[in-house]
Amino acid sequence: MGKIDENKKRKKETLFNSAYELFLTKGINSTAISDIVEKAGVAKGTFYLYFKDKYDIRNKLIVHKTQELFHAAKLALDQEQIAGLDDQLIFIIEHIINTLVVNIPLLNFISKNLVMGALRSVLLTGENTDRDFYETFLDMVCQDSYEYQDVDVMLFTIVELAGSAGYNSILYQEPLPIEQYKPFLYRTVRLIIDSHRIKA
Amino acid sequence: MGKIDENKKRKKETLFNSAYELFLTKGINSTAISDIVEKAGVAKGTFYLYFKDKYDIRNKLIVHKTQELFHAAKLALDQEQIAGLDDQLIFIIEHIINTLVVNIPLLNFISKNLVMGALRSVLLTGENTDRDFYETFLDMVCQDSYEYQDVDVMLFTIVELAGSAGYNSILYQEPLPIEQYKPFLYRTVRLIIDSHRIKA
Amino acid sequence: MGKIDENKKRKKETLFNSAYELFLTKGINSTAISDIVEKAGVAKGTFYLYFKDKYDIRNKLIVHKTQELFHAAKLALDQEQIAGLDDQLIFIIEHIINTLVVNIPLLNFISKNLVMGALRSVLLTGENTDRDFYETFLDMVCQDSYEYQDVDVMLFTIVELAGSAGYNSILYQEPLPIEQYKPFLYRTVRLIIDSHRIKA
Amino acid sequence: MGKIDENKKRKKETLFNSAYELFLTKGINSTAISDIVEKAGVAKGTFYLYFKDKYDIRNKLIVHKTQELFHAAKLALDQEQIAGLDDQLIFIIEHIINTLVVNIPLLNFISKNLVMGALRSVLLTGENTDRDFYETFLDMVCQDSYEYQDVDVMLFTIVELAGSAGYNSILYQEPLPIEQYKPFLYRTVRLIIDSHRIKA
DNA sequence: AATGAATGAGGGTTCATTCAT
DNA sequence: GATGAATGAACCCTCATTCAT
Repeated sequence: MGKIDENKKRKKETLFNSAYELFLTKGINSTAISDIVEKAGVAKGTFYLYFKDKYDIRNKLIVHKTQELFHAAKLALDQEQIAGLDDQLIFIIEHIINTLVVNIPLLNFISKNLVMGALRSVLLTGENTDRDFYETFLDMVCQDSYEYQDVDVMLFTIVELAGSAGYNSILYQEPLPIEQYKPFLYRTVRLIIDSHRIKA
Repeated sequence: MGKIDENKKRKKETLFNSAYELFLTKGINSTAISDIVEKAGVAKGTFYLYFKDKYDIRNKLIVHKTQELFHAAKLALDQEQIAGLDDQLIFIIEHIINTLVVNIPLLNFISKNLVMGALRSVLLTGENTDRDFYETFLDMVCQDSYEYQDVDVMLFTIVELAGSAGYNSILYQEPLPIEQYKPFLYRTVRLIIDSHRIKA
Repeated sequence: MGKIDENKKRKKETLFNSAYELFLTKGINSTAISDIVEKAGVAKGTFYLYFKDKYDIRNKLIVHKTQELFHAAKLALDQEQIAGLDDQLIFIIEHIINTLVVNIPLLNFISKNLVMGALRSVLLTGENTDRDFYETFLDMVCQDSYEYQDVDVMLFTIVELAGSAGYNSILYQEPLPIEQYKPFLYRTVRLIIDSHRIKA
Repeated sequence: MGKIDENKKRKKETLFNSAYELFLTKGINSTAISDIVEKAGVAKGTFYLYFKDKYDIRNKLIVHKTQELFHAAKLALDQEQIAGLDDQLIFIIEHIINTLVVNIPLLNFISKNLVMGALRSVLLTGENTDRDFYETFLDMVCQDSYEYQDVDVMLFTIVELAGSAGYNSILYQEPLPIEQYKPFLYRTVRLIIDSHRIKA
């Protein structure tokens, strides 16, 4: 029945949202499953119909929220007329940073709990009907006027740098507040991109 | 009495070592204080004479182990005749990476539990009788033949990049196994350093 | 409709078989009704259409399996030409023991769960269309060349002794492995039978 | 400290007694550990300082209570002047039966939960400072005027028969109430003993 | 200083049973 | 008749922390 499936989906989403809010406010360790179900207004056992345990829902949340961040940034990018891979990537980074600056709890949640293994496994399980952000990136690279070598490595390096440095700069204002660090970050991003260009 | 103080210090170290081994093998969440004291051969109450709680000892361990890594790398560097800040920094990174490649549990422990806030607070509490690695770095920068601007930013960027990218490359062989990623990493490090040079 | 009734019967049997296998492999306490219905391929609610609860199906299983054991033994006996109540009873005991020796899980299931009350109530509820083993025994006694007194008591004593001693000897090889204990058991069975004979 | 050890022993005994009463009245499955500790007036965690789980305390209780039964019977026997192994054993059986007839819950508890494996392992772990009942039996056999062969087997057979037949006769009055079954039981016991005598 | 018995709140998980579809 | 999502009571067990000795 469509009605039942709809109900199930709604229930899963309610649990998702409840867990998200609690994780952000109280942190994962201090959030009990009983908190989640209480907030969601379902029985405890119901939780286990949809998720294996607390870490299952956490992993799925991280994937979801990370995708959301990229998705929103990409959408915004598409509405601008920006040419050049470097400017495009920096736009995306900028967009995500700006989002996280005003949502520190989300930044904390994603970064502190980002278990690459978990992320990877979920991303590769094909549960994602959306086009991967990975493919999105590849597209952007392809459509650039330059040719690039070792695209994987380039993207990885940029993501790691921006993620790690951004996290600390936003959160601890060290070595500089993020606004002041941005120029350095972006300069380095450009250097990395440039170093992967195949020059005629 | 010197003897009593010695005893106290030894007891603290035993707890330290026990906790370290357990954290590496079982992980922090699965390590109970009772495990630590049992392995250390002291009573439960004794733990609280030396540490506030599990996270207190964890933070101190991370600082200690991180310092050890840098210290060993610096020692090795001093025994080589390497000139040039870039080569020196890359030597240190190389040394630390090589250490962690054969000690994955340590890599995991440091990275997964690295709470910058905690690290920072401990580093600044002046409990460190050793010279800071930070000062060590500054020295290296000063003694280079080039002049640098925004040294803080430069070091921060390098540390974040090497740390984050190294962690994933070592652990997940993605986007490449660490040995194959090293050239890219070092190239980027050189670019970052170069971009901070004040050119006459 | 015969078809519907047939369907119902098949469903009940599927549940029966699933429960049986699970009880043998995992034990009763560790077998959940959800396990049973999953293995049987029916919905949870369906279980309750046929059985009151886990213990209902367990009791019925024990009766069923015990009857099977006796039935098979009796069938085998009928194909031999054995005269004399003692040899006949010992043949049956021997047959059952030999069956259980190679089916320890069944032995465990029957003995550990043999709740006389349950057995009795089910046996007497007239659900048994087969001729009772009790009557079968009585027949055997009647047809013997000797006369017996207190037949009920005699059978009871033999059954209890063989059941209890057999169970432990098979399972724990104590005080002797069953093969070595058999002579003693059978000697005692003969003594019991003899002591109930009415001697002219 | 003697005081602390005394306290510990008292606490363990309190738990023991509470569990015993609850097991008898409510049955094991329906007795929660929280019931036991509540009745004992200690905290939940305290239970786990003394017992591994519910089945640990159950096993120890069964051993304890079974020993008590035999011990009391042996004491009573020692105060009578009974000669002859057969009369002695029957006295003990009689004593135990009479105890259990007026303590059906105990009969149920011991018999329904008697896990031979557990019993054996506990009995053989040497935790028993008392002389084993096994040795007690051997003594009785030795001091009899007759010689016996296969003493182990003899005792085993008697114990199994008396235990199993007695249990059903007491509990279900089948095939006869225990008082009427006793003559048959004792006759069989005598037969078994006689069959193990070495006759000159 | 050192001990370790005792605590008891707290969290995770299971599962028999129901009932709307 | 059959389904299976939802329930929520029940229960086990852990473990950080305390405090009398």
